[in-house]
Amino acid sequence: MNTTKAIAAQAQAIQQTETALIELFVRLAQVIGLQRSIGEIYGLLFAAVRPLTMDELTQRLGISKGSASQGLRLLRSFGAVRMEYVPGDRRDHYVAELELRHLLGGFLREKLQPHLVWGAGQLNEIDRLVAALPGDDQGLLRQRLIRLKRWRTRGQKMLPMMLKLLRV
Amino acid sequence: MNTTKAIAAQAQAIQQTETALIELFVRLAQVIGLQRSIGEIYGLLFAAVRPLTMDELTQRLGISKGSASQGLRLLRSFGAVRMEYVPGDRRDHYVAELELRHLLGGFLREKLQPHLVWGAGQLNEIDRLVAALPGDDQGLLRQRLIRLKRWRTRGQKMLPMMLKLLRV
DNA sequence: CATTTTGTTCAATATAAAATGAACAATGCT
DNA sequence: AGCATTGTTCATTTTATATTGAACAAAATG
Repeated sequence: MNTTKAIAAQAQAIQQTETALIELFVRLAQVIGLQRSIGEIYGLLFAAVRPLTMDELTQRLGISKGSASQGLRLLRSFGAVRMEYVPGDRRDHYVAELELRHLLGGFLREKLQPHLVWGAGQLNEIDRLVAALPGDDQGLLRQRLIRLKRWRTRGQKMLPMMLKLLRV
Repeated sequence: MNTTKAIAAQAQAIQQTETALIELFVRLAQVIGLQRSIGEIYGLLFAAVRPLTMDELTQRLGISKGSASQGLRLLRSFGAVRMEYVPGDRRDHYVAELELRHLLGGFLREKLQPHLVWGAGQLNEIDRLVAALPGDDQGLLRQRLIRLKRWRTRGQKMLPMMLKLLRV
């Protein structure tokens, strides 16, 4: 039974699944501080059963060429998306890498790690400054710095732990 | 030797230490998606050797009463800051809770957890939608959904793990 | 090799988020 | 009670961020 009606119903089901997956990845993007458009692109690619062109992405998501181009570049740099060759078509076709670790690992590497590195340096700087403090204040601040340093250590431990959990 | 010059030098050292600590917490706020002003407030309180009033915060950070009031409310809701009674002064005085776990735990609870909960629900919804998909697509999508569900599990494990690491 | 197609870049624009400050409420003081 | 001080709220303004789209470059087509 493949009536027009049945086909329409299936098309709607596909549509709804896409929408729900896009929504999921848009929120994930939000959580890790990436643009909504990047969530949309990855979501649609994740839901797609075949490689999509940039043109299809802009059309179906209603985003501009610029957004699509930049978004895809970032996703490729993360390794979350790759280009797939399609014979007889010179346009680039994109597919999602299904392992989420690419997406999350890219985020950890590019967004989180730099801050941790900077923080370590800043703590040394603060150390130096506290040494020049008047004696009574100095004791108090030294105690607090010790706490901060414990957190630097924890942060440095947490990142590899998360990366390990992601098997990156 | 407590010449005017020496006192001025110490005042500068205090100033620099404050600035460096504020900068540190501003970046931490940035990483976890909190407003810069909240980082500034916590940073200054962390650097302060005595409780500060809201007025002192607005003055020294150059932020408005509104920002200070709202920022302090959030920090209190996280348990990252508490009010301390100062005899003979009816203004509220604030001190930083030095355990960073309050700040980070508050963030995990209020910003991250809700998304994880929503995501779990959304995955069930997607499950339902995939069941209505045409057979050939359905197999493919089911495979992908399995991956996503694995990540839900991981996410749910990671949160308690981080909370434990924070001893919250 | 002129033309079309495809993809990128970046200044301009639109959107979202945070900060402001005036109006208000609550509290303490004389 | 009347006044002064302190703290909160929220509509408006400011600032920061993301998106757009026109101009450009690169590559394929016929």
